[in-house]
Amino acid sequence: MPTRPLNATAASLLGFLHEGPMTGWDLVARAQERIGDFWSLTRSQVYRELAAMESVGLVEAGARESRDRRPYALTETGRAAFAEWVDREPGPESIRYPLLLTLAFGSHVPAGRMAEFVAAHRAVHAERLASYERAHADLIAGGFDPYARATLEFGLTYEKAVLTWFDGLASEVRGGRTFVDMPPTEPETAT
Amino acid sequence: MPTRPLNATAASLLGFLHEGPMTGWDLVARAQERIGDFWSLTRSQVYRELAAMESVGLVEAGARESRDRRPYALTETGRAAFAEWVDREPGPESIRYPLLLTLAFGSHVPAGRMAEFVAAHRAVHAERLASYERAHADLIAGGFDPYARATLEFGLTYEKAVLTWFDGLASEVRGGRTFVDMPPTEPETAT
DNA sequence: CCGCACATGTAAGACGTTACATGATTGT
DNA sequence: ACAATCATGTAACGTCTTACATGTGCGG
Repeated sequence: MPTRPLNATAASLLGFLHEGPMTGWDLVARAQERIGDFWSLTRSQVYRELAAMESVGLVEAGARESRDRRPYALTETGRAAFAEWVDREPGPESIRYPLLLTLAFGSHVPAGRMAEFVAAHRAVHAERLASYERAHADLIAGGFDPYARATLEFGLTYEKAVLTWFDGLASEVRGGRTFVDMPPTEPETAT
Repeated sequence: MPTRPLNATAASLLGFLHEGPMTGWDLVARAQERIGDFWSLTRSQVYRELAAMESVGLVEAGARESRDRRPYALTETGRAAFAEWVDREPGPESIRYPLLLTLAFGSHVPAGRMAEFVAAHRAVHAERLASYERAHADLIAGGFDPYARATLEFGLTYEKAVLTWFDGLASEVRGGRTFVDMPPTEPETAT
């Protein structure tokens, strides 16, 4: 039975396991920190994928340790499956942005409300940009992995672009006056 | 029974139905063209949501027409449900970009392969930008809806940013030489 | 009369989220 | 002693995708 191709979430777990055996908990943490910005996953999913992958021999569960920790290790089969996955054309990206949906139906949104939404979302992006900028500084300081850098720079570029977009929004959309007090067009304060 | 809050996909259907009764088929087409770039949905989903919404009275199915066309119309309840939905804080956006995942595990990707992936994805984005630019020209020409314009401009900004990112990728990542022949940094040809 | 675009739907499964249940260890 | 954090897992459900099945009407 030629087990159907890995899904990206499972594959990423195998990817992390190349760095050594890890528990589900550890994997969640690592995934959150390393790919969380463009690939989300939950605890539930992780435990499920690990169990599934164990049953087909892609990973091997070790003995339970102290707090019931159960480390999983990559098997040779798992390594091969990962290699195959990583060699495949990555699928198209998908963005799902509820704010844009609301905006698309903007003519049905009560006056002022859209301005609130926009302001709130802008703030989130501003903060995210700032945090990326901090991370970037750290990364550069640490003399680093070009791959981590590339993904981080994607985030940086993306957040900057989104902020630019927010600041260019027509006043009909943004609302003449926002509720949250916030200077109108200051680019970003980071580091 | 206080029917649990609408999901965004169903809500968008109600949104379109404000423009008049439509069949599932029509809704798919309209959604694809108007929100498809940031909110995907499939035929299956649409027919299912319509059936579900009919059963709780948010829409009303009309008599079958020629090719079995079955138009759905918004009810007052549906209108109210939509109004409530659109007045709620839109959730956070999510990006899922498999290329970034592959990139994050770039050290496991065979040499040259990454360059291929990157080139292919860059081409997709370049084309998308071009198509947005065409749409933008049309929109401006037609003297238009600020909401449609705002969402389109999001796409424009996003695609430009992504291309910028592609062109700034370190050579370790992009590969010195790509397979597909393509001038290295030309910004975009549109219209 | 044939092929294509139109049109609706079902079924099954993959994927993702949320809520719940349970307990061990560490630090205070 | 107690709270916080670590750690695993199940159950239930919601959402999305893919494949299949079926038939209509139009244009050449």
